[in-house]
Amino acid sequence: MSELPLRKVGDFIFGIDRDVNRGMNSGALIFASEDLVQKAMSDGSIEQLVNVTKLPGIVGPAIAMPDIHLGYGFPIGGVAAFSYDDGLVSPGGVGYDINCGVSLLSIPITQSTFASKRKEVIDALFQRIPSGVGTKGKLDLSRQQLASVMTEGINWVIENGMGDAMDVDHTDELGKFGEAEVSKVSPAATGRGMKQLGTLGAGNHFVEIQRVSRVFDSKIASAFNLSENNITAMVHTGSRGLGHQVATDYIEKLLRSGSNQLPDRQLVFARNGERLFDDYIGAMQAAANFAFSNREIIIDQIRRVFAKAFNLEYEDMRIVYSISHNLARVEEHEVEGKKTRLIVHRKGATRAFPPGRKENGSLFKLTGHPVLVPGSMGSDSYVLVGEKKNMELTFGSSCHGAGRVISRHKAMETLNLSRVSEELNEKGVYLKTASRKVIQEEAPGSYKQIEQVIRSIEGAGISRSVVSLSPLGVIKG
DNA sequence: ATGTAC
Repeated sequence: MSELPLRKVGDFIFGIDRDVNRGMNSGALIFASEDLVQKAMSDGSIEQLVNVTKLPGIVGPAIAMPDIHLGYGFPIGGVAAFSYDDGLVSPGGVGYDINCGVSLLSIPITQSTFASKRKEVIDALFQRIPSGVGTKGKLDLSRQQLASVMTEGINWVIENGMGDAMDVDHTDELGKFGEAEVSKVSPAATGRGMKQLGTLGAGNHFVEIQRVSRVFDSKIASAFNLSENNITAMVHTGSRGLGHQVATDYIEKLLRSGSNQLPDRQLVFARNGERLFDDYIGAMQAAANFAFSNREIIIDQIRRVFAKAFNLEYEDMRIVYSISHNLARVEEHEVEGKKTRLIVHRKGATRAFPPGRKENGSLFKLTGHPVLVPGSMGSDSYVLVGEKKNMELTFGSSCHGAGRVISRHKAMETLNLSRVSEELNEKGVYLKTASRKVIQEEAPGSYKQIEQVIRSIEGAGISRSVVSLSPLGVIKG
């Protein structure tokens, strides 16, 4: 491919114009600093973004967030909207970890109280929350129970004593997609899910205990139940083997059906009107409900550990929000002055609806809902809130994390295990991992600097910071 | 990300 004609179109905004000679059906927009856009140009992810513009039925530009990097077909850190009526859904635009996302719990103790029991609490979390590749959970559900989880989402978890009724309003989509179709999930996927509910997984998935280190907007911070030096717990995980199997199953089915003309076979899709379109959406929503429930159960374990260690009431530990960053969703957006139904694919990108959107939980209709952005291991995380402007610019989306800069393989080759461990120790972060290699693979040096990502997002006017969170301890697969 | 390979 000849060099892509990137041009600056605004502060922290770059564009690639539609070029029919390249087969593009729309342009592309990249929200990033000069430095981050150069990183994206060199790793091949912008080329992936341009491939997405070649798909039929795309509406508006293909969008890249500053944390963009290479993914399966679609880049991670990308947003692409398609017409609902004559558009498509693509499993690669959702990702293998369906409804991967982040939950944040506010715990009403201060840093100094936590410090006295830090090691004991982190060790207890590591002991109670199964972590690592292929790990089984303690629940071991029947097929019938798993079907309820996939249909009812966190409502099932709460009814079974592992959550608080108030959590529903603080979970994206109220913790349940209504068109989940259990019958569209294969027996192989179901079998993996039965053993894995309530498990963390591996790679970049984690539970982190943090303190609120800086408050940028005290009014919204207090509405979100966050104040300086108060303790938070952040969970990053998704739909585990179940979602992975759903993605594998449908990508395979779509490739076998083989009717699409594709710029890259990893972009394989189903058009609205085809059987696999409805089947995939039903299965994706079932996996999404599993992922919401998985995070809710891990939050329950965290609440139990803290209730015991600090003599707290379960209900005093409030979920700030539980957000999704790997989904395709049917939403209404204004397109050229007309309300239009779209399927918005966000892969490694979060929804960040500003105040006023009906989808937001009741509190968040006033404030906009929280955008949870974890930094790399050992660096700060951020809570942001969507700005009105992002409805026009990004279909109401924001970034999802720091974004990798070097591959897992390269991290193992170039980073030194003991040096990374020492650096985390010096920063005052207590780390427990199920495997050793994850320390290098997920080292801060494998990722972009979160501050650069946040500066880009704020500079482009998509979202603004509410608080930063600094890590005190972390458990990982 | 993932019972890290069909």
